[in-house]
Amino acid sequence: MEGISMDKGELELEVKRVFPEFSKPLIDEIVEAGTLKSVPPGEQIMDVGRHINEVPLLLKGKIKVYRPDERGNELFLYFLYPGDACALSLVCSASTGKSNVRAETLEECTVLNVPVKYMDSWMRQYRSWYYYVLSTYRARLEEVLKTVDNIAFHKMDERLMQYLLKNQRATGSDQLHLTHQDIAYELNSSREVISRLLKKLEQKEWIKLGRNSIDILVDLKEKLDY
Amino acid sequence: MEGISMDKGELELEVKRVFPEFSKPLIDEIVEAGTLKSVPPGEQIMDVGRHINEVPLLLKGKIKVYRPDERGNELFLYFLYPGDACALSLVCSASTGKSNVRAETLEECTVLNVPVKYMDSWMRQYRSWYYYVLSTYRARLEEVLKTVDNIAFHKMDERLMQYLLKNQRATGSDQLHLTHQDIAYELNSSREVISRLLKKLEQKEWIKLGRNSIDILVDLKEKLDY
DNA sequence: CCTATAATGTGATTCACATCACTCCCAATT
DNA sequence: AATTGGGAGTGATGTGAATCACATTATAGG
Repeated sequence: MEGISMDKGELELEVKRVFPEFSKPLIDEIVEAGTLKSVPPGEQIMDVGRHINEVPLLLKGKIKVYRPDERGNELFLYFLYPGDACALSLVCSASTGKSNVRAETLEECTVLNVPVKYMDSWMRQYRSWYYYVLSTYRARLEEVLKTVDNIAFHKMDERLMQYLLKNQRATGSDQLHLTHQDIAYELNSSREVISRLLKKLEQKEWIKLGRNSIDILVDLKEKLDY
Repeated sequence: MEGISMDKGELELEVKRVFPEFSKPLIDEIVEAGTLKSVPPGEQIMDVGRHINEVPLLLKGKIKVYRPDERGNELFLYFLYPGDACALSLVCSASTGKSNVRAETLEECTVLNVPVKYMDSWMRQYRSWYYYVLSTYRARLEEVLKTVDNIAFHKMDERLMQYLLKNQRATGSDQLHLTHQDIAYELNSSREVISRLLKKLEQKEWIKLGRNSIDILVDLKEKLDY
């Protein structure tokens, strides 16, 4: 992680662009209190049990949030995009101060770190911050519940399609650069199973497989329809 | 659902007893704004997609919160006890206003319903309410994440033991009055599977099975140790 | 006391996945 | 051009769990 220099006015515009719902005085405070950081891809910016003393607002890049277990398995939960904050930090900071998930940058990310000490007063002072925090939190919980649904009620083929869909949206591209092994880790499955299921999807001509790449040919969302 | 009559002073004491972290002025407001209700067992007090216009504070009884899917399956998430509020209501009311879980009373419950319109100002005005809401929310999310862990990383026998443990704590008794079918529903499994697994636990002499009852003979928590 | 019904026990079968043990293929390096 | 290593394909086999089809209890109500 390293600092970036950016003109205050420039930063203000950037924050306003990415977080359009924030009020002017709130943005001023954020710009004043925050530290701008650039984080290279593959960096762990949050871990289970780690103390949270800064809340990261994501300006650029993509972050993967997942849940690890004791034996090194990991389970993908959701992505964070520009305009998202690590919602858990927001609430954790107010109670135990510990994280319960792990987060990792997937690209070069620009984050604006705000010390947690401001949280309390901002919540009281800025209505737009208050609503942002609550609705962010709600959205994350909704995603986690969807994950629960997926694991509990759906089979691996459906979960795989959901995963491809999320990645399609995450990258904004129909060509995904993932190995079968990558996917297997995230869905807590095994490479062979994922390979076979992908093959089935290819046979249906919904996707096209290549080395290190998966081309999505149709609207997978339609094929899932539930 | 029907109203109960209770003397204001009496109610105040009761709220103070169950929610000891609340400040005096907050309790006064709660008592003033809330409507006391008695809910018989088996009542649905919250459903997916239903609009939330009151936040229920649980004074007495036990509530089961679970996640249903499109095909009528349901998955147990957690219990609510006296001193809990439906945490989701708290946040949902501030954003979409819709619930994403279903909740059902398990016993005769006494709840104090507070209109959501007070939420915003209380959050700003009462520090004890603010912390209560956030820590409640965090605790719920933690439970949901544990559920995710359980489903994703653990086999049915372990999940069953976790479930028995939770029920043991929920009832405060070593004798659980549950049918195998009940358990199967909640774990999204089938009766036969649960029966067989319970039998295994009985063979290990960790539990004793009876008709409509399961006696827990040992500390299941120890047996799980993870 | 005698059913009717709910609760439980059990075997057989099927299915989804995990795991193992390979082979094949491609691309970058030497 | 030959080597090597990571990615991918594939069959055989094992296992947890769902499902089906019954057989057994046990208990509340007539």
